[in-house]
Amino acid sequence: MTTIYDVARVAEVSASTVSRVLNGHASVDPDLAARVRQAMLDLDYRPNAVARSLRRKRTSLWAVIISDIGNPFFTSLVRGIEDVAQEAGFSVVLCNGDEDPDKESRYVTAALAERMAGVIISPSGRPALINRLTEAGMPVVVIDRQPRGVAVDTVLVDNVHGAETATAHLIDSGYRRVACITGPRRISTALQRLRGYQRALHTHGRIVTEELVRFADFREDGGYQAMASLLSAAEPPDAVFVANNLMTVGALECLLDRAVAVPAQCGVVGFDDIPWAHLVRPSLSTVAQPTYDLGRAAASLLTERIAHPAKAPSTVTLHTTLRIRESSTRALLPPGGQLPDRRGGTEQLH
Amino acid sequence: MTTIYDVARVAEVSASTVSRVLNGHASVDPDLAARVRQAMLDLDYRPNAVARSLRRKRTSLWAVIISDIGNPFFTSLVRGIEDVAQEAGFSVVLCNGDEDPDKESRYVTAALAERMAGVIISPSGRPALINRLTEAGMPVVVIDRQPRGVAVDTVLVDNVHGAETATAHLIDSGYRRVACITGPRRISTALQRLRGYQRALHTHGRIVTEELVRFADFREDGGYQAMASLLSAAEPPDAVFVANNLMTVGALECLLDRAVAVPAQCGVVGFDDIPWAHLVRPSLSTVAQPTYDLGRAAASLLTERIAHPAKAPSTVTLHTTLRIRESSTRALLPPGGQLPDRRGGTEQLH
DNA sequence: GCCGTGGGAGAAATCGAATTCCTGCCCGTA
DNA sequence: TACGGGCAGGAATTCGATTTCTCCCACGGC
Repeated sequence: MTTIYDVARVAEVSASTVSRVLNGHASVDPDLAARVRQAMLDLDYRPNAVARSLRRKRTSLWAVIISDIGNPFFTSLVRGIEDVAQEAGFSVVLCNGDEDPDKESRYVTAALAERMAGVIISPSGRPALINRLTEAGMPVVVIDRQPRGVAVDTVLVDNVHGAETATAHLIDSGYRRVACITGPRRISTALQRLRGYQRALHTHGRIVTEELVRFADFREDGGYQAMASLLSAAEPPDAVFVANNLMTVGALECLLDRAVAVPAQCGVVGFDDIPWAHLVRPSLSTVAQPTYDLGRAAASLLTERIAHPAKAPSTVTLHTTLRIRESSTRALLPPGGQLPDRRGGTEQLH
Repeated sequence: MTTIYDVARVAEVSASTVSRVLNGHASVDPDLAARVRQAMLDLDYRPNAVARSLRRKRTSLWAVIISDIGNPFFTSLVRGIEDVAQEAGFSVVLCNGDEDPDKESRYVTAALAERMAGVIISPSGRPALINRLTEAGMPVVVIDRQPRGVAVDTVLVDNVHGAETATAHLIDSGYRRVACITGPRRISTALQRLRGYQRALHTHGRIVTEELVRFADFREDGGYQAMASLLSAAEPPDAVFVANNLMTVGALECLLDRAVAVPAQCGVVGFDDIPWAHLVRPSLSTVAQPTYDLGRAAASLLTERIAHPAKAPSTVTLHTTLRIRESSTRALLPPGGQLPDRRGGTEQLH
């Protein structure tokens, strides 16, 4: 591997000068600079990022620790992050936390050990992890989930409002007993979406009862089980709001298996869009999140934090969009109602 | 940040001794070792991986450069890689090449500059990238796609055979004009799957004609366009074999939009499974790849390559499985046929 | 003409851990 | 007791780039 000294020798200058040319610092005689650049080309010189990082005490890598790469929610999120990162001169590496606190912890350890420039994380575990990062002085942005008792930059969506809108839409479509399948109690998103559901019921004068609520695990299987449990209750629901995409898939499967017609016998709205929502029969109504912009927002916060480590942490909240498709509209529409579009879905506020 | 010298001072030993304890080299007096370990705990010492990498001339990170994180194909692939990597003491970072040669090239540059321990890549671009890696002495494993003219460890599936089986299944189901939508000519996978399709037609005494073949871009949109083009031909097909999952989704959409009944009017089999294949109406027949095992195989090759850099490169080929669901079975079954299962699908060899 | 100033370039220190080399000690044997 | 072998542990060097410090030379003002 050629080093900066090899370049210096060939260009007949000192290593310091090569470094200055490399980084555009101070002024270097144009003549020398040209010689240095030529030598770099001749030798196919690639600066050793490890040595540079050691000296500068920071790398140009961001770690993005996401809770499940299988969840399409993260796809365009990552793209948003990458686009901003590239403009700011950083590279993004993804770490797959996999909803496993141990795995997540290992990646946090790696990010610290490798002295990465910053971390964007959607934490599945305890807030202790976030503390480990912030206490070590690592710039951190939390995404998707609200950490409890930690002052840190955060990017969220209006979970309460999105869930409320979705539930209200089900009620407006004429469903009587609207149930809710939400995620684990320890995850803020699960609780906020539940609260939105409850608020909509309350506003519309419906009874809010725990009989219609199930806490599952944000995975497909959990959604299936929860739906099965709801269906076998004494008084089963005729609609369900499901608090994330994978569980919605599970719930739909369960409904299919039990031959419960959607949307005739049971209306369904899910939180989080899925790429094939419009291919599924019936096409799926969802609360879509602005995933790409979430990524961009998180990345912007991180660049800010890196530039100004002492700045007070801030929280950015983005808006969701209700996409009405077939799964939430009864065959018999209420007066004045109109058939929803199969593909895009009417956008009903945010 | 506490350094090895801080630990040495607190434990009242030299930095070398701390280093030896840290890495389990040579023999250290158990008494001293205990003191060192205690000091590490007291100071919450975390070795600086950057400094270590500089000295050792290698990191403990693997870069996994995949062509599209949005493609569910890669999800369990990554999990397979991670599981093996962890056993071998490496951490995995994902880079999203995004089917964009420039982006891919930037990540290759980053992997080289950061002196990562190895790279697993599914290349979307030219083989020159792979050469840049191997020439720099970087251990590399290519996955999913066969690079031309480069001797490198590779993990593939039996694309020809999988495509042949899928096409044969369509013919056996009674379809007369079976078309094929495949990917870009520059990608080996696209050509091999096309060849399998052609071979099946040939074996069954069907005419092999270019009128029934479309080259698209492996994306949803391309699949949609290709299907539209096939349907508007003078003699449209009554079945189609689609060479990857995203294009299959596009083709299905097109069929839905044109109100072509699947499987009655047009049978469909796609290469690559999709997680919601059984939720889509009609449920989708696919050629499933052993993605998790592909990941494990690639990771094993990489550990081997790192341990023995001079070893001759090898290619591992894994087998695909045809999962028959509804989209490839006519309502009127051939004599002796049986209704396919909605969920799993009959496994018909590999 | 002399001294101060500033710009440009080289020498050397630095980052933190690993590793090489060397010293000193202990023990066994002649 | 003297010598040699073996081992434990410390000092110094190394990895490659950055950065500070220092030096030298040219130019301008008095």
